[in-house]
Amino acid sequence: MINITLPDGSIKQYKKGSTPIDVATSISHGLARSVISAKFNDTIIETVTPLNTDGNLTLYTFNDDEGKKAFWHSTAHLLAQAITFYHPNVKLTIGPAIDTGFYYDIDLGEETISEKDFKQIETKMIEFARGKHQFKLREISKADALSYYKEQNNEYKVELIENLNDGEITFCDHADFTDLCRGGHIPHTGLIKAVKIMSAAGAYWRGDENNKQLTRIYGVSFPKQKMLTEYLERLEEAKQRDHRKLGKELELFAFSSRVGQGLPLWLPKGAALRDRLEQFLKRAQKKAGYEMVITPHIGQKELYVTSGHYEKYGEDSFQPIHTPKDEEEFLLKPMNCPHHCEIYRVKPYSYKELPKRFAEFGTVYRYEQSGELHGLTRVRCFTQDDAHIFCTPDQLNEEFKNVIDLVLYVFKALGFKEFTAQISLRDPENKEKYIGTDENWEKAENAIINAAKEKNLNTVVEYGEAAFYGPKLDFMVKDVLGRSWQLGTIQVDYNLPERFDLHYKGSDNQLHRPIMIHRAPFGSMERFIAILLENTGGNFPLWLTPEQVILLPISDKYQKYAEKVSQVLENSEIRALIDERSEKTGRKIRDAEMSKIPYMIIVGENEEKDGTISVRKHGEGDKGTYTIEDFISLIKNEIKSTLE
RNA sequence: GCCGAUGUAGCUCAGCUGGCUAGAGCAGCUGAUUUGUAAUCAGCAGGUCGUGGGUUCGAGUCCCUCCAUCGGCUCCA
Repeated sequence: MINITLPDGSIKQYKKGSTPIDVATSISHGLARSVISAKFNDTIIETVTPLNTDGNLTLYTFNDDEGKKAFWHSTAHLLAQAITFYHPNVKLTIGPAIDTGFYYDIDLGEETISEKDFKQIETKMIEFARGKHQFKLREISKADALSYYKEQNNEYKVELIENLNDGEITFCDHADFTDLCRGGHIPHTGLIKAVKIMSAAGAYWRGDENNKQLTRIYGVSFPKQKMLTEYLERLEEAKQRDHRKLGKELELFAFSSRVGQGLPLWLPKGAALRDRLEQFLKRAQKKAGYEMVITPHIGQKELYVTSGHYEKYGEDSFQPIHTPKDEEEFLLKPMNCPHHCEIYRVKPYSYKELPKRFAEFGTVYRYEQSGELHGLTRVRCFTQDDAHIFCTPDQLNEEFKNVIDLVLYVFKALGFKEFTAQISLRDPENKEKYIGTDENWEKAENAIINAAKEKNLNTVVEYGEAAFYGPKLDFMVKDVLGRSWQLGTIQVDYNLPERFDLHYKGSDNQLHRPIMIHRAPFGSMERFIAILLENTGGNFPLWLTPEQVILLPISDKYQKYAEKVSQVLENSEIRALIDERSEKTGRKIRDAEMSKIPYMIIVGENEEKDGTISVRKHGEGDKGTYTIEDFISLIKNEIKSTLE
């Protein structure tokens, strides 16, 4: 007998060789039917893997992330089976589960698969699924595994197997289909009731653009047809909150192919909103001891050779601007750091004057690859809410933590509750991609790790995500389709101060090297506003929104009174407009609701007589009658509470 | 940059396998209506069907080029 500990802490005895399904059956038949994956002592196992020792067992259903993973990974096998049915000569590579389903990367050779083929593949997958084929994992020797795939001329699987250890290699069989696989499957194909192939895309083998590009087929699957329908409906709803759609509808920004790809045009409402965000941050930065600076949009090529940016990105940037003078070359600035370093160099500093905090809303230009451009989140011209803090080693920790506080303050004021604090370190395998000494990198990385820990930030570590001059603490927020974007960022840099030969006079009367913190709480105005749009669905906080109040006179008899009320609101710095059309009130309300204006004020005979207003709140409905004074304090209080 | 897809009026879309002067709703304009918490009625106007080529008696529809956009990959100072 073996002792199995379940997640609730209870310990039960089972016969040696019992499977997770047996355990589930002993608890309830309902559970046995819905269990699709299991974890034994921190290892994901099959639901039919015999348990031979004491240990902790967790059972998963489709409601658990681990269950979904097994379900979707198993569906990837089914996809591979269906594709090889129609295209027997393709080469399979890998087929993992992802957050939103699964994919399979396939070398199709001369053949192609496009959207027209999806329906046929889905139908075949469901047909195979109905066969209720068990997923059976079997061990295979490295030699046998290699010869199996060499016979198929599948160099991809051969490469994968060559990197595995003999004795740890398994194949998974279901029906007459076999695939190299380490496990993590649902009991049988029959559980898969609904399948949708979402898209086909190119993907480089092993994520390296020097390798061959494979065809990646994305899909999603569910244990019930209804769940698929609901999933697709949710996806459609999410697209309604796409910042590109909302930005157009709310008249915030636009693009023009005549101006150029990735070069956003800010419309009046968008420009005003962006300005309010800048003022908000300027106030917070002033309190935190920052000083505003302004630098040119171009700089001599030499500046970027000094910083190292030219060597790293020169080829892929907007190419130098030439002047009538021979050999004179200027670059559109792709970042503000070199300019700010030069500001630091203007005069000598004593340790007593540090830290210096130079802030600038600096517009930069980067020639992003055309395929990378994406609404306002990835553009070729954007404005960073940039600042560079020059400090002594003693001040670094305190300064870094203060910046974390500033970022958290900004996120809180704008309602970003869901974010990931990502510690972006250099890739230890590819140190040549970074400048500077190991010693400085270690210091910089530890500074970030320690400060994040002291602030009790919940962090994840990503290797290879550092900037070429230093590690970063990145604040990641998801868009409407679940894609993660870097907004706020804080970076520790020992390298640029060296390259620009920056120093300060210490208490020992010697020259010392300052440390530089690069930071941008928004990241860029463009991307921040884009993600804010998607997170709020266009319902901005009251202090930020383009129009705060719209006045709806019942008929044009009450136009004068509406104008009077509007004037009073304007005097209190409340942004109001009047719907002067000769439409019915119902129509005006409908249009105001759709334009997402937070407050509607209806005025007619009753209001004019009593000197009051009728208030309606967006999304909530009639709020009753107010005096103008009470309404103003309502607005003021709401704004105050979100900004505290 | 690469793979796949899309591009018809300001917006959302229709236009079958190529065939008479390219349609609708919303928005716009004009007029009527003077309106009480999510769409008042009528009329008018609006498109070189993304661009440039080609095939054809004939192209919004088929082929190619380029441009832009969308979903991925790679990249992201």
